[in-house]
Amino acid sequence: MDHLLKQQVATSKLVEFGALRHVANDIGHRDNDHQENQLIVQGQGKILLALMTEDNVAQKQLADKVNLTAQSTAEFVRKLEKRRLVTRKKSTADKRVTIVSLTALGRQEANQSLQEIPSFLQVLSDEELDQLAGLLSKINDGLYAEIGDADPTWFNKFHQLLTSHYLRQFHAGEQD
Amino acid sequence: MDHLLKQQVATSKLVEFGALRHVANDIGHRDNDHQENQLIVQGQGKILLALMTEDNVAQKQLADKVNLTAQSTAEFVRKLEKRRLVTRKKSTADKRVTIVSLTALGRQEANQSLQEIPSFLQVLSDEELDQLAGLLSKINDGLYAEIGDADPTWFNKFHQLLTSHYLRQFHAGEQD
DNA sequence: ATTTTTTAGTCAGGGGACCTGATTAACTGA
DNA sequence: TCAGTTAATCAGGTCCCCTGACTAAAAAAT
Repeated sequence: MDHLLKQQVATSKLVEFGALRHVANDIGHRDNDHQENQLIVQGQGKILLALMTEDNVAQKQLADKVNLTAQSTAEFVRKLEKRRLVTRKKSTADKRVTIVSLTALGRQEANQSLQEIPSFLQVLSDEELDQLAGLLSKINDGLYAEIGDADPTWFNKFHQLLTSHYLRQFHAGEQD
Repeated sequence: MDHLLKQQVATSKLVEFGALRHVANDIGHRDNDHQENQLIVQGQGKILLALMTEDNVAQKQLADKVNLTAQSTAEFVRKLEKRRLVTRKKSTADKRVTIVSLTALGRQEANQSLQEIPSFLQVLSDEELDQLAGLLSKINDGLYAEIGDADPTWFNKFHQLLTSHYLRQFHAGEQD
């Protein structure tokens, strides 16, 4: 009973957080022209991240990885191509497949977007950041289990990308 | 320096969480037909929630509250009307304004969507839920400050709605 | 070796969340 | 009363995503 209440309170905070982050986000956008929504991993961004874990992939593989339809994937890849962040070329081995690759610019862009630390985390102390990371780890693990269906390898790679990305630059031995 | 690292780790967890929640969410959707995305407070849902804090409002007030343009608001209100969740009627006092009201169904729907506890919170213990709620409170407060620009009254009301909603059903005296 | 089936991708079209710009109808104030 | 604000609408556009229909190429089956 008390547990339920606590769950509900946490839920409400989460809902609130979602709403706040949303408006805070586009307040920022109104100033600076067209900056990436960091931390919103979807659409073109999702594709870009997926390519970071494995480059030169068939469009279809990409679609499977990120759990989008072939059509949506095609759309986003095309948009990324227009922005010169990826290239598309037909495979010679199998003339049906299109191979998608990151350009230098694309790689840079992706790295950069991972770099940004959302401003709202700046109110937290070291201990609080640890707490948050710990809680999110637990939640994420639960979600990984819940997913299963979707290609787990991509998410594992994604996970590694994310963590390794940050740890690479330091040589701290801490892990969870 | 160490602080930065902690921030980055937390960021990565957050990004990961976003991606996971996203796919976990639409895995659920593939089974059950068209269920609400709980906890995604935007578009029509945002309007619905806003009406919970104050009903029978002019469309313009609504737009101000939720920080959307009049046009977007009109669009969502229309969609909600088609779903029979709200009604629109011209004000007699001022013939320009359209008054939006929740229907019984709309109110029910909104309550229901607030009720749902995301499955991923079920992996957390009581203490962890408390921790999470605490952290989110702090983050949210920071975001409130960051926003400022947007109508703060709506967010206060929203905040109250959210918390009161959960606490109403019990008569526990706990607050944070 | 030819037919059938599967597979990778494309086009067309649509829905939801937003936005800017232009226009109309009604209210308000000088 | 005439000009200027205000509430709303229409038109059109972008981004994220999906379903359905279809082609071309490869793989499997006959």
